[in-house]
Amino acid sequence: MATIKDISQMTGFSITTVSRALNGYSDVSESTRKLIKEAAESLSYSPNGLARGLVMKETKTLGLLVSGMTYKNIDNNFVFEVLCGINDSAANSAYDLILFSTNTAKQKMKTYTQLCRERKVDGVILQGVKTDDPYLQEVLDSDIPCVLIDVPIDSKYVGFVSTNHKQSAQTAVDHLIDLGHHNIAMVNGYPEAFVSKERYEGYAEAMRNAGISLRSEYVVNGNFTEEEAQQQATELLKAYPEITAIFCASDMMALGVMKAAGELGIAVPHQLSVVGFDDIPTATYFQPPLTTIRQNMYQLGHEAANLLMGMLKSEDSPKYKILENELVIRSSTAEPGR
Amino acid sequence: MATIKDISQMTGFSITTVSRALNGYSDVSESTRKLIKEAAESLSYSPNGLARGLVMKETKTLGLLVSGMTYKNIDNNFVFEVLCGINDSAANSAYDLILFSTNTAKQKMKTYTQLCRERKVDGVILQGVKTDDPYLQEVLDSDIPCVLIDVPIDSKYVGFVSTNHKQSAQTAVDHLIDLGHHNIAMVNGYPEAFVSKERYEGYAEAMRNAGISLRSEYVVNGNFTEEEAQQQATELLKAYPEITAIFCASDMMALGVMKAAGELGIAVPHQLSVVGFDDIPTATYFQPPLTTIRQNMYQLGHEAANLLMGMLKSEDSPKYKILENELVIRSSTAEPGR
DNA sequence: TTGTATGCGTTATCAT
DNA sequence: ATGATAACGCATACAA
Repeated sequence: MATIKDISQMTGFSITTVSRALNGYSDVSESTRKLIKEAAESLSYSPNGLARGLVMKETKTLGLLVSGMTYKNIDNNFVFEVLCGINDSAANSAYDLILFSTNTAKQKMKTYTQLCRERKVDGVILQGVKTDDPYLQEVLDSDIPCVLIDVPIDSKYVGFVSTNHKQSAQTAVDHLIDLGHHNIAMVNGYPEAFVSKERYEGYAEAMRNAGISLRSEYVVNGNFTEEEAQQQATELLKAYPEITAIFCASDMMALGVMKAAGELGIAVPHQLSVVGFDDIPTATYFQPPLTTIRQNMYQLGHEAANLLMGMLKSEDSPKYKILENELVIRSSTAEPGR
Repeated sequence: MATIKDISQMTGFSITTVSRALNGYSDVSESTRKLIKEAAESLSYSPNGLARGLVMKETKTLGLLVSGMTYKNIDNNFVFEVLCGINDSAANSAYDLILFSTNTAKQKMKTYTQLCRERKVDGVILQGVKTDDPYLQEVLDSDIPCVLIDVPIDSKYVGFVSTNHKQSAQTAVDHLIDLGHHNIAMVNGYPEAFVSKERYEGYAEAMRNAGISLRSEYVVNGNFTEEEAQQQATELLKAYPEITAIFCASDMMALGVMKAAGELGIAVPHQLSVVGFDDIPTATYFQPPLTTIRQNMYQLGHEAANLLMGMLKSEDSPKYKILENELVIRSSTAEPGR
C-alpha cells in the first residue's frame, strides 16, 4: 500500500522526482535514482494502475467480449483456442486482458460502449457477434479501437480477422464432387452468422461450377449444435434418400449427422460421406475419423491481438487479416457407394 | 467522455448531488434525480471505473492467474472449463475478470503481489501453481484474498477448491483390483503437483488395502503430457511385462499409454487395462473408450469464484470446498487376460 | 435536500 | 537536477 508519497517522505525528495526517477526519466541524477529505487524496494512499492490510468488515459488493458464462455459450450474449445492466442500475444507485450463477464440479463443493462468505457480499456476484441447483434452497430458507432473475429467489417476504429470461409467450403465440396458425389446436402449453422453465409456461398459456388443445380431443400440449419444437426439430418436423409454426401459447417454438427446416419443404418462413408468444419481435437477420434476443414483458431486469436495492439500504436496500422484454412482428408468421405 | 462534472454544469446541480443521484442515494429529491438521470442519458455518461476504484478502494474485478493458457495446452480444455465456471459465476454478480497475461519471462519481472496490486483486483483465483512455485509463498504472505485451485491451503486470506483426488484414485485402483489385477502400475504427473501426491496416495492406499506390496519401479512420471507418458509407458511395459494394468493421472497420459501399448502389440483392455483421470470430452472417443475419473472442472471454477466473492463479502465466509469425483467405467478396463 | 471542500495516487506543466 | 502545483473523475465528511 506504499505510494510515491511514502517514498517521497522517506527519501526527502519530492513526489515529482520520485515519479520521474521510477519511470526512468533522464533528468534525475543516478545517485538520487538509486536512493529512490532502494526506498521503493524496501517499502515494496507497486504503482497504482488506477491512478496512473486516470491521468494517462491509457490502461494497458484489452477488453474481451466473448460469447460462448458458458456451460453449454464447454466441449467446444474453439473459443479457448482463440483465447490462448490472444493471451499469448498479450503476454508478449505490456497488456493484460479483461474478460467482460456478461450474461444475457446483464447485457440488457449495460451496452458494449458502457462496458468498455467504465473499464477504460484501450481496445476490444469481439468474438461470436451475430450480424443482427445490436452490439455490432454500437461497435461501428463507437470510437473504441476494436477487432472483430469472423465479422469482416473495417472502418476507422474497427478491424477484423477471419479465415477464407467461402474458399474453404468450396474446397470441401469440391472434394466431394471429385469423389463423384452429386446429391450433396449442407447442414449450416444459422443465418445470422457471417461464417454461415460465407460457407454457404462456397458450397453453392462449388455446385454451380460442377454444373449441379442447387436444391434449397438440401440445405438446413443445425444451429452449430450436435443435437439439432442430428435431428435435421435425420429428416433430411429420410426425405431425400438420394443424398450421398453432407457438408457440415462445424465438426460437432458433423458428429450429429454421423449419429443420425448411424441410427438410420446408413454407413459412413460407404453410403454417406460427411465433411466437417473446424478440425476440433476430437475430430481425429470420431468413428470414422472426420474429413474436415482445419481452422487455426489459436492463430486467429494471436493475429487479432496483434492487429489490435498495432492499431493502438499507429493510425495506419493494417486493420484486417484473413487466414487460410486447409482441407484435412480422413475417413468420413469416400466415393459414393450403393 | 462525459463526466459528472459535465452533468453538474448541464443541470446546475453540484457534482455531489449528481453523484448521489446517480448512485441511488435516498437523500435527493425524485425530481432532481430525474433531471440528472436525463442529463446523464443525453450526454451518454458512463462512470469512470478508474476514478471510482481509486477512491472506493474496490474495483469489482477478480484477477485470474492461470497457467496453461498457451499454445501447447490447446487440446486440454481442462483450463477452459474452469474458466467457464468462473466466468459464469462472475457474470451473475457485478465482477469482471482480469486475465494476467504473463509468460515465464514476464513472471520474473513482476511478482504475484505486484501484478495484483497494480491492477487493484479485489481478489484472485490461482490455477496451476506448483507446490514449489515461488508465487505460492507470496500468496500466503500477501493480504489479497485468494482462492487456489487444487492446492489445499487455507489461511486468513486464502481459500481453495479441490476434488477428492486421493479417494478418487483409490476408487480407480480398487476397480482394477476388483477386476483381478495385481501388477498395477501408475503413470503420475510430476512430483511438484499436489494432485500428483494425492493421487499417488490413493493408489498406494488401494494397493495396501488389497495386500499388494508396492513396487516403486511401477510408478513413473509422465509430466501430464501424452508424449512423455507414452515414452515412460513403453519402457515400463518392456521392463515389466507382468504389468496388466496402468492407472494414469490424466486422460492425455492414458492416451499416451494406450499408444505405447499399441506399438508394443499389447491389446487394450484384454492384455492391459488403462484408467485415466479427468474425463476430457475426447475420452469417450478413444479406442477403446476410456475408463476414467470424471472431474467437473466447470463446477470447480464456479465454486472457486463463489468462494472468493463470499470471502470478499464477509470475513467468516467458508474458505474451502472439496468436490466429489466419479468413476466412469468404459471399455479400457477388463479382467486380466493372457 | 443540496453544496463545499478534501482526498484517492499518479503524471504533467512549469518554475527554479 | 529538483520541486510546487494542478489536473484526472469520483465519493464522502461535513456544512448549510
